[in-house]
Amino acid sequence: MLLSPLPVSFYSQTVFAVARQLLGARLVRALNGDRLTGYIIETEAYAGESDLACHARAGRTPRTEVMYGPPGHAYIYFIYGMHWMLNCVAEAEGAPTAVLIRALLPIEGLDQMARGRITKRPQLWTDGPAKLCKTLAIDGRLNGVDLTRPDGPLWIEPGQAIPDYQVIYGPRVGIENVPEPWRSQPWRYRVDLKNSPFPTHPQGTPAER
DNA sequence: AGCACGATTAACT
DNA sequence: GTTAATCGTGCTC
Repeated sequence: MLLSPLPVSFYSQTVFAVARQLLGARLVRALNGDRLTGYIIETEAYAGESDLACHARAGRTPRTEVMYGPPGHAYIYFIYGMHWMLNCVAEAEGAPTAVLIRALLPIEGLDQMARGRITKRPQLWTDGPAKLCKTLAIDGRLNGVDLTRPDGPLWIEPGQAIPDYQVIYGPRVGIENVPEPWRSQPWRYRVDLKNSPFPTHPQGTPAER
């Protein structure tokens, strides 16, 4: 069976629905003729100009331009002087919302992912938003790419359905200086790996974060 | 033009 | 638990 990328209609939902339903989907990075893929296990929703944790709080700028564009494109930004972060633009064109991809379970392309980090467990290569970008060779050159195209460098396919009882909700992380109520909104979504549909991992489950 | 800080990570004590 | 690394962005002067 040939899996098609998730369509624009998927990303056109509310940013919260997109963040929730991306859990269990499969992120695909086409690189050097190989597929580097992983199940998405953690996301966060960033809800536009009124959300003071969202970059779009600054309005339409060169940096946030992609978020104002059509849904289903990648918003990739540089932070802390060294890290790249991957987001999926959601909702209608003109609505600057996006979903941060925070963690993956690696599936395909482990050999290529392993370059320079051979001694660690694969799960630890993609258990943070900056780590997964580095592992899948995702950087600013991919900012704005259409995630609904199967012939591009990056897309997302359907994967494992994650029922509600396997989802952990909580506040977004790394936004301690953002005022309430935004700081505490439960807009982080994570698969509870203790009750997950994924194959048992021989090395055990990663630490909760 | 200058400055404070950030949707993080790894390497410390 | 604490902190350095490192630079683009947006805000103030």
